[in-house]
Amino acid sequence: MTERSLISPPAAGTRAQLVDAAERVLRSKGLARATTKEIAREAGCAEGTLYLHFADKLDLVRAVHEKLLPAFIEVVRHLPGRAGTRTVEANLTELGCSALRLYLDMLPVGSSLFADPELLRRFRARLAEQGAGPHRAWEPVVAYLRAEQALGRVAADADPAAAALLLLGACEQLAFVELMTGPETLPFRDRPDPVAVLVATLLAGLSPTDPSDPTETERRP
Amino acid sequence: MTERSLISPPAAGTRAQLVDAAERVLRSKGLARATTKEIAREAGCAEGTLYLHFADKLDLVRAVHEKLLPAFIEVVRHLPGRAGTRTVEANLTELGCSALRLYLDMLPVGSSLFADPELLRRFRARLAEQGAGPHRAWEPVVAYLRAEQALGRVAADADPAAAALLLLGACEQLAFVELMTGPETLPFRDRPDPVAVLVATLLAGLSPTDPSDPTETERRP
Amino acid sequence: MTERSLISPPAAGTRAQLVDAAERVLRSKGLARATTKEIAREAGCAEGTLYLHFADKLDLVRAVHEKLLPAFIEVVRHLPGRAGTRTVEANLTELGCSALRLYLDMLPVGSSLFADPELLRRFRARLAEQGAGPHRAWEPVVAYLRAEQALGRVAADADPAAAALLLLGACEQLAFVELMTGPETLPFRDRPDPVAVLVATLLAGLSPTDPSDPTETERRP
Amino acid sequence: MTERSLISPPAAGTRAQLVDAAERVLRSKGLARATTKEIAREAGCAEGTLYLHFADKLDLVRAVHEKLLPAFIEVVRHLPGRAGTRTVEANLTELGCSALRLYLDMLPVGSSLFADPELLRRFRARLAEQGAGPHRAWEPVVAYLRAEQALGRVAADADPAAAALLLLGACEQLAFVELMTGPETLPFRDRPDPVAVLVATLLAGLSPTDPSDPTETERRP
DNA sequence: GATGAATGAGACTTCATTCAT
DNA sequence: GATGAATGAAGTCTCATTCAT
Repeated sequence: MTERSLISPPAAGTRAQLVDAAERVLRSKGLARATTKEIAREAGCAEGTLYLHFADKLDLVRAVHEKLLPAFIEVVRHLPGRAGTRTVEANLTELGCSALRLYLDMLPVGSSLFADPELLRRFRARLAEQGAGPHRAWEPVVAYLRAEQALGRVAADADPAAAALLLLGACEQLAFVELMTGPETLPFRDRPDPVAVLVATLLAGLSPTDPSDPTETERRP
Repeated sequence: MTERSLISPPAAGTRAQLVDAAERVLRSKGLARATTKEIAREAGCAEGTLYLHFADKLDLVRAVHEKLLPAFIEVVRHLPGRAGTRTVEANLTELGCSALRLYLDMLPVGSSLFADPELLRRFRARLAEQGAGPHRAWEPVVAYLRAEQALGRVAADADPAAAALLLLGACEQLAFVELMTGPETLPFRDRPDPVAVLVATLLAGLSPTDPSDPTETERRP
Repeated sequence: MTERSLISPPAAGTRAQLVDAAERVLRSKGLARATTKEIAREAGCAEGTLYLHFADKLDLVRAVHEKLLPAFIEVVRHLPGRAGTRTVEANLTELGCSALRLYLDMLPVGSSLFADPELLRRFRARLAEQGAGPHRAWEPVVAYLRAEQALGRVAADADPAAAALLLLGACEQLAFVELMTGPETLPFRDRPDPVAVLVATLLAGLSPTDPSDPTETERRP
Repeated sequence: MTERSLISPPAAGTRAQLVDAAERVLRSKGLARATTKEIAREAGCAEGTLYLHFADKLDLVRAVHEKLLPAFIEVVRHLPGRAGTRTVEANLTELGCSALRLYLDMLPVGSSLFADPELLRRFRARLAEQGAGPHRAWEPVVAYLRAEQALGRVAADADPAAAALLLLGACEQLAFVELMTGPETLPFRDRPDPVAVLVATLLAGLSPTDPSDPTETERRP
């Protein structure tokens, strides 16, 4: 491993290399088959080195999970600035597509949180002490929708948080199902652009719009 | 084990007992800590007995996963018959609430699919040979929405599959996030009834109604 | 297993079927992989049945070994009667070929005696109480050679037991080596008839004949 | 294990210690009862250490078998140099005695090859890739006999390979039978020096030497 | 006598972790 | 800080044996 420094700069820091390696192994092998030996090999360092940077294997895995939320936030970061540009539909579709891609990437890693309660416990403890949480990823979406509401491009009485949850949740489930059934069997994704359909449906709503329909007056009493 | 038959009926069948025991252990301990020893103890049989009924531990876990989809289907089974009764909102809210409860129960177990690629591989193979798939759970929802469309209680041009995905996906994400952040920190569920808000948002849609329409200003006072 | 009696007669006796089955499994799988489950299946009976006829698995294996010596004796049984017929060389070559065939068959089974000291211990105890032993197989060979000595076709001062040991031992080693190196790599057996060469060498001896003896120069033209 | 280095030198290398320990256990307990736990204890290391040096238990056993052939070769190594010294009889008797001792030692270990076909398969594969084989042990014997032939101390027309096989085979069978029947019951070895009798018989041959014997002229037409 | 589901001791093996270098 | 051989607890799985039917 001495020659490694001649090839790729060790400047990245062994710790970061370990986290990256762990993420790769977690993604390809799953938590159950992610061994310290393989993570170390992937990181290009010795197995013992892992314990200079992390208390134990679970702490390394937790560090991987901590990188997930920022990645999500990155996707929605520029969204509020988009308010008023293009169309709401285009902006939300782009968001949905990015989210779908991200979910496909991260569900395999994120799911491992539930494969070990101790891992989940530590992850929650860390969230708590950082005041972080998944809503961090929603905030920009909510902010964007509020901005569009101010611009009149989104119904003023719509609930931005619920809308974000509907869109992102649908994308997550799309990813979840694709991962579960395999890339061949796509129960919904055989549409030209599934995300576009989701966005269109969310924008239009399900309620029949005919104002002359008498049942409509009691729609929401 | 002679007395066992005096206490609990062995009628359930050792195999079913093992699947049930595995589900309980999987839920409480996670895949990473679900040992054959504990599963056998929970099932009230010897460890070796497990291997009379399943090829290996992973096959038992797969059998647990196979029980999950039917449970989902059970929830939506009676939904199509509800078309035309009560209100669409009430029906969808009830569906969402049931789904949310189910997701909270099953995500910890279902997620373990991604903790081991071999487990996922076998699960997919099984789905393939059964012709099953997660769309089975959507079908009744889609059927319900179509029925409501026929009754004019849902917009004729709405996409039922997309709508189902939006609602169920949001519920899944609600569950996912609650499980991740812990029961105390609910980023969205501090609302009186989060599911109701989701349904309302989905029904109304995000698009602003024609501002020239005067009735619109009072739609939701 | 009820129908089995309709197909093959159970008359053979379950016990004998078990011994035969054990021998087949021992030969194909080796002691290390000869499980009671497979032996029972091969014998066409239930696993538990084995214990009605044998104290334990090792006793069944011992019974297999007890069948081996008789098989050897069968080969040499008619040998003494051959004295004076054909040529000594022909008779010994036929013996050697039969022995070689037998060793190839039985070494894999016989060797397993040494894979478990307890098995060997029981086998010896059984030999002792029967007064049997491997010399039983030599006796007819020795008797034959003695008869040939009486006929003047074998040197009077040759040691029949040593001669038997030399011939049978060489055949055993031939078999041993062939089994070890595989059927392709035959270090000695590439000769047209290895056994014939062995017999010829044994008959002629290694000592140079007296060079002053003129008849000697033509011994083998 | 810190103190171990104070007692016995670790210089031997853990791998070699494991092979030696495995050989001892194999010899005393047989393959069927040679557990990794006991081998590790015998080697003075942890059970897991075994798997740092060998793929699995069978690979360790194979390594033991690989030590056997060299040991044989060691015995015959100096034989060719003996040509012309002492008497052929003395040299062959010494060879036979060494071989007998070695066979008594190694048959229990070597036989285990046949107790597991997988073990045999791997052993053969290894032989093949090394170009080795049991003939390696015969070569020096054959070379010795050829040298003696050149010196006129062994019949020029004798087959050296057959002669080696006859002598070594007889010694092997002597060992085999002694191991089978136990140290008390020696069917042939009750002679003062069984190996000497074998050598004498091999040297003299079985053919009657009386040239005046008319039957003799047709011995090998 | 026959069955075969159940048993459970114990086998082989893995892998997170340590520590002398 | 880095290493990696060694550790040993704990895991999965096998299989000879039993026993109620």
